[in-house]
Amino acid sequence: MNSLFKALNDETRREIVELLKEKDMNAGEIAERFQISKPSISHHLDILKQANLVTSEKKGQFVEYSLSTSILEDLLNWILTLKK
Amino acid sequence: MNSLFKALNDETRREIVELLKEKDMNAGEIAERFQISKPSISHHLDILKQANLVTSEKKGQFVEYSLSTSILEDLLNWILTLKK
DNA sequence: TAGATATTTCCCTAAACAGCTAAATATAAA
DNA sequence: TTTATATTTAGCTGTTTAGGGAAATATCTA
Repeated sequence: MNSLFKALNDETRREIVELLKEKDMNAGEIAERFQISKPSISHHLDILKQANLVTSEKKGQFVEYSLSTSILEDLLNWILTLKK
Repeated sequence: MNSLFKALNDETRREIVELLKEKDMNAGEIAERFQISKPSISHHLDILKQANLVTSEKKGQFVEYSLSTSILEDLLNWILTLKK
């Protein structure tokens, strides 16, 4: 859960996740949406991957990123137990 | 949402929340459960308060903390929209 | 093969953060 | 009113983190 909370504890990463909810995007397309350098976006994507919130697939010279929501099941359950 | 994710992005604070799920506790009782100094626990409690995850009430010389789960509704909804 | 494009890795900086001790504040009890 | 107890505030320190630019890597195209 640590890496998941860490990944979500950043506005830019949460916005990336929301973008990927709409459609898969490659790293460059994602970076275009922010006024942040590509290396920084690449680092954010890596943190999201470590949390299993996104997956990536190389497509030629591009790297396509997809949202993966299965890990959110754990988070959902954790929250629900708090609400009893 | 920022302060909420920030509050949850720490193992100690998540454990405090889980403790308070069982019963209300004062600051000293909470601190006893951890091998961390009281001032540090006090700071964690403050961050949880800022996120509206806990409330506090002065009872004589003690300060009793309670879990407040209403803010989790927002988090739950955010997660659910990601899962579509 | 050489040049262009896409992405990541490396290394740096400034800010945020978790932890500590000591001191301040507030209430209770002697 | 003095002393003890509970909690917070203030100030310090080492670590983590988000951001940037430059360079490395990988693929594509001429």
